[in-house]
Amino acid sequence: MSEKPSDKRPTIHDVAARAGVSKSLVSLALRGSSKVSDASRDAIEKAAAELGYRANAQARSLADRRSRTIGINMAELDNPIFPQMLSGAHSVIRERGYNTMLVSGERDPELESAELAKLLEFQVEGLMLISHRLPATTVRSLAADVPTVVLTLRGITGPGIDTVTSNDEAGARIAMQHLFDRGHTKIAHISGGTLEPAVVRERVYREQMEAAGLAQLIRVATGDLTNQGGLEAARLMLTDSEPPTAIFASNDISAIGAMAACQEHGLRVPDDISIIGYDGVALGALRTLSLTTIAQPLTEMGRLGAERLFDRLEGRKVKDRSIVLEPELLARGTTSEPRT
Amino acid sequence: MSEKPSDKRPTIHDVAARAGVSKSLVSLALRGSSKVSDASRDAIEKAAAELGYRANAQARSLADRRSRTIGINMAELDNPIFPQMLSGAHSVIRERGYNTMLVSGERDPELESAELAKLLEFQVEGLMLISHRLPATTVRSLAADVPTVVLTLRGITGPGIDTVTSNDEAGARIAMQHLFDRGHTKIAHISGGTLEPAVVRERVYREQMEAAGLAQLIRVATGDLTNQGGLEAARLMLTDSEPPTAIFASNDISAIGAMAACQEHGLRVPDDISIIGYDGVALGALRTLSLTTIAQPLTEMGRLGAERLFDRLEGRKVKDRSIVLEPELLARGTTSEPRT
DNA sequence: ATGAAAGCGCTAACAG
DNA sequence: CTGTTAGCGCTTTCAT
Repeated sequence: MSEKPSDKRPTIHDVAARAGVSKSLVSLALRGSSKVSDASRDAIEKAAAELGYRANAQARSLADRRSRTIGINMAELDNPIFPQMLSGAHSVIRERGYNTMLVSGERDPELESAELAKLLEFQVEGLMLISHRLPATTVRSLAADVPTVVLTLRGITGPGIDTVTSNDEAGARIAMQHLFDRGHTKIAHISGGTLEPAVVRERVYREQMEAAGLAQLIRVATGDLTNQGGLEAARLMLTDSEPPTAIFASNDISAIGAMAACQEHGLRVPDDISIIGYDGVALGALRTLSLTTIAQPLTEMGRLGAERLFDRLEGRKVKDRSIVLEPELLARGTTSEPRT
Repeated sequence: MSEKPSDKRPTIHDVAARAGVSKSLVSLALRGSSKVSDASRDAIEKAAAELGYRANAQARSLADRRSRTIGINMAELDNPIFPQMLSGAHSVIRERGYNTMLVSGERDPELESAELAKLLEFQVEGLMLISHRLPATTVRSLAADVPTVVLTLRGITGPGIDTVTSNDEAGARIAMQHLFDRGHTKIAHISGGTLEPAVVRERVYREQMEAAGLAQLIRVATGDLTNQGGLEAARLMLTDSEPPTAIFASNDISAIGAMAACQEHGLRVPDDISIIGYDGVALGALRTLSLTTIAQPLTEMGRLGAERLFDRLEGRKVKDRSIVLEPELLARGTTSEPRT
C-alpha cells in the first residue's frame, strides 16, 4: 500500500541503494560498528526501517561461517524430565544470542539418526543429546564434526564430548538410606528396564540390601518407567505373603503408579506403606501426591550442558569432561516409619 | 588419519574434483535426478562417501530460497499442554521433511518478540504460535511475512492467518452439564485469570448456573491456573458456611490443587465433593489422581496447525481458517453424585 | 548427460 | 569512514 510493491523481501542491497551508501557500510552499521558516521548510520537505519528490512540469517551464516545455532536432540517430547532439561539449556542458549534447533527421533533409532544428520547439515555449532539410548559410536562420530554434550548418559567419552549426568549411585543410596533410617527392612524395588540409569538404581538397591544384611528380603518387580508399569509391579508385590513396608521405584512416574496400587489394596501411604521415587519431576510436588523422591537437578543439567558447549565455542580450552551432579532427597509425604 | 587432512568440511566442489565431474552434476546426482549417468552417479556417491561429505543446508537454502524450516514459538516450556501440542506439530513437520526451529519468550513479551524476529531472520517458511498472550497486531505483522497459525487463541484473523483452537464454550458447558447430570447444584468455579480461555470458561459457568436457576449459588474463587492457586482457592471455598458439593476448575493443574485442599479438610473425592478440571493433561490420567476433566485434543491441534501451514506452503489455495475442535468429557474418578 | 557461468544475501579483507 | 572486490556452498539456467 505504502512502500515499493516489490514482491520479494528487501535485501541489504536495497537498503544501501535507498540510503545512498554501499552494501558493506550497511552491513557494518546494522551490526553496530563504531566506525560508521552518525549521518550514514541514521540514513541507513531510516532506510532499513522504511523498507521493513530483515537480515537473512542464512546468508549471514554462509558468509561468516557461523550458524549461531545449537542443535538439540530429545528422545521423547513427552517424558517430563526432558522438557525440564530442555528449558535449562534453552535459556542459556538464548542468553548467548544463539538459536535452538530441536529434533526428536521419537524412540525410533533410524529416524533419530536421520534427524541428527539434518542438524549437522544445518551447520549447528554444537550438539546436545538428551537421550537414554544413543550408541557411543554414533555420538563419537557426531562429536568429530561438532562439539557435543550428552545428558543423562554416562560413560561416553571421546574427543569433543562432554557429559552431564547426575549421580545415580549416590541418589539410589540416598533413597535406600532414607528408608533404612525410617526403620524399613522389607524394602522392594520397582525396576525400570535395561536403560542405564534404571540398571544402576536397581544394582544399588541390591547392593544396599545385601550390605544391610537383608539379602533375603530383596524383592524386585519389573516395571518399565511408566505409570501403568509401576501400578502392575506394585500389585504383584502387594499380593505377596509378606508384602514390603516400603517401595523404592526407579522413577517418579512408576512410583505414582505404585501409589495407585496401594490405594486399590486399601493401604494408606505412608501410614501403611512408604514409597520413594526418583527424578524429581514437577508433578511429584503436587500436594495431592506429595511424593518423596530423589531429585535430579534437571534444569541445572540443561544449563551446564549448554555452558560446556559454549566453553568450546568461545575458544576456551577445555578438556573433555564428565560432569556429575549430585541428586537430592526431597522428603515429602509418602515415606514414614513402618507400621510394625 | 586416513583422508585428506583438509581441516574444513568437504564441499560439493571437493566431491566434484574427486569424482572428476562438475559441481552442477554433483548437485543433481546427490538430489537424485534421473538425468545423471549411472557411471557418474556411482563415482559421485563414492567420492561423497569417502570424503564424508555433508550438504550445507544454509547454502542450499540461500540458493533455492527455501529454508525448509518451520518456526514454533511456545510461550512456556513447562506448562504440560504446550509440549503436547508441540509433539503433534513436530511429527507432521518432520514427515514433510521440514525442520523445526523452536523459540520461547518465557513469559516475557520483549523477549518473545525478539525471538520471533530471529525466527523470521532464519527465513522460516511458516510460523506456529503456541501462546495464550499475543497481541493480534503482532500476529498480523508476522503473518504479513510468512504463513502463520495460532493455537489456543481465538479471534485473531487476517490474511495469512489460520487458527486452531478447541471449543471452550462447548467444553465448559459439557463440564457443567456433567455436574448437573450428577445432581449437583452447589457448584463453585475456580477461575484462571484474564487469559482468554479462562475467561470463557468462567463466563459459561456463570451462564449455565443462571440458566439452571442457580444464580444465587454462583461462587467463584480466583485461581491462577497453578496448583497452588487451585489449592488456595479451594481452601477459601471449603470454609464457607455452605461449601459447594462440586468444583469446576479452570484447568487440570488447579483442579489437582483443589483436590489437595479437599484432603486437608478431610473431604473425600468424589464421595464428599466432586471435582472436574479442564485440559486433559496426561498427568490427570494417573490412577492416583484419576481426574475427571474436559480434554482438549492437544496433539491433534498441533497436527492440524502444522497441516494448515503446509496447505499454504504447498500452494494449495486456502482461505484463512479458524478451526475449532470439540473437546471431550473424560469421566474419571473425581466426580459422582452429591452426598445430599 | 554434462559443464560454465551467474547468482542467492551477506561478510570480510583491502584499499583509499 | 567508505567503497570495491571476493568469496561462503549451493542451485539453476543455458549451452553443448
